[in-house]
Amino acid sequence: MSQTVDRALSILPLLAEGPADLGQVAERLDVHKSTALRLLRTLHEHGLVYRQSDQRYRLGARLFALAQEAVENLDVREIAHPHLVELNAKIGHTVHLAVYEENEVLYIDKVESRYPVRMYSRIGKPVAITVAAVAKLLLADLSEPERRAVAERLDYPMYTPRSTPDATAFLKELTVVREQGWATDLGGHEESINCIGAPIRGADGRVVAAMSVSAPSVVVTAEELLTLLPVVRRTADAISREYSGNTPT
Amino acid sequence: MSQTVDRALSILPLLAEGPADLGQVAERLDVHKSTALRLLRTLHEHGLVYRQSDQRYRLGARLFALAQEAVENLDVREIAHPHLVELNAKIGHTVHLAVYEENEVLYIDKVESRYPVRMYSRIGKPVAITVAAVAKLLLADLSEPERRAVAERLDYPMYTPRSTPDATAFLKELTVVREQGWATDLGGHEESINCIGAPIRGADGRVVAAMSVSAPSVVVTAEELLTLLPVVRRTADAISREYSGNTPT
DNA sequence: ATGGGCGTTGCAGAGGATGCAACGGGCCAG
DNA sequence: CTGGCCCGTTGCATCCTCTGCAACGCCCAT
Repeated sequence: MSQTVDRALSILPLLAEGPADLGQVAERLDVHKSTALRLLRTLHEHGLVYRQSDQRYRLGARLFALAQEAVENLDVREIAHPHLVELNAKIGHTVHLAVYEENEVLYIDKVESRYPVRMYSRIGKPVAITVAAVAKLLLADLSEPERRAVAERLDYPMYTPRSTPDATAFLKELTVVREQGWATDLGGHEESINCIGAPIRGADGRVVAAMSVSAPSVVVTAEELLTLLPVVRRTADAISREYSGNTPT
Repeated sequence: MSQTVDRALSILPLLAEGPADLGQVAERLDVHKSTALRLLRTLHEHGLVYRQSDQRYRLGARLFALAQEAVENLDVREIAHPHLVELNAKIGHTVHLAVYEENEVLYIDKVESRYPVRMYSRIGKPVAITVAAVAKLLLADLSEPERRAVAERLDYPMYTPRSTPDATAFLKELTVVREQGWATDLGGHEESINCIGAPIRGADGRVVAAMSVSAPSVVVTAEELLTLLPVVRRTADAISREYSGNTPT
């Protein structure tokens, strides 16, 4: 809608690919160098881009702070976190929390027991939307036409032979998930990883987030993982209750 | 430099404080509602702001993805990480990695052994720049006039009685750190937490990052922590060597 | 019903963004 | 050492695009 801002913001994903110099930015934006320079300067003033010692630009530090504060405004996460930690302590597997936003499903929290992984390897990263249990849960709650629209728009990469192959299969899966109130991902993303997930609902019954438990099949079989379903659902329900209760702040 | 972009970007920190509606944004920017609307729309198209169900705007999900990719471009972090993990395995305490950028010092990695903390509670967050060991290390490497300029500009919150009280004390501390090549924070941020840190240098000898080890004083006394200094410095030096060696890629 | 609040749209005018051309500094090769 | 090249930077005139206004429509509360 606003050309200048649009151009400026287009620089960010561009720099996300890696550092670039003025000429490269100008070329990619298809504008004159002097224009690119002014845009970059403005971004720089706001800390969104940083000029490294070789004069090339890369994404800046303020982005962290903003992403940070963005996540802190998500009150679901705040309420859910202690529950996730508790569940993790109980069953030992990795626990994820995810939300749906603007055609993307993304993890907003993760609790991992075994070893301290670099958490940012997942947090904030869009999930494999066609196969992840949390994605199925979040999309299943959309209205039928919305589900259809999203399903048609997606790609269906075959991460493994058990990945969701196409829109038809995906929509069918969403219907199942919608009715049973929980979801699985049995080796659909990575051959040896299974997940089970449950939805977190707001006071109006709509799904506001989804949580999942993941475990490698070498540790627990899919059947064993499914025995955890009750406790996972109980946790999700507890979060739902607390979230609904707190809503009228 | 570019008014339109400048205004648009000013919306982000504003929304970081919490969700806001169109009128509030327009007022804070001191522009007409229609102008604010167009700016918000553009930000929205780029996923930087999200319009929640009550029509108010808040920071959007794409910010995660960007911050995510930003951190992945920091090659110091990549090189340092395995070393930090190794050190953590050896001594068991929390290990931090931080860089200086645009008048801010911020953590870009953290390895915590005991329990899986919410990593993003620290990663990306600006550190207590007047007291943290890593901050001292990074600032100590600036030129004298730069140090002075930064020191004057800072606030000196007294987190504890042992916090750095003012610019004079801070500059003196920086001189010490600069000469000895390592730094401490003994209860300067939180009464019961001590840290020791060492600098990571690039091929040109300049400090590109700093690492630190933190431990609660109830577990190890400050004196005991200081006995770890050699191994911390060795780790930092190992990272420096690898970083310098890899630089001519 | 009716008024107020809020978001939205179309438009004309003006202010700002754009691209051009020229400058300057660093770097490499001759 | 010197020339030339590349890249970032600056000032400026032109034109585009952003801006603020006013009017509309919608929803909610009175």
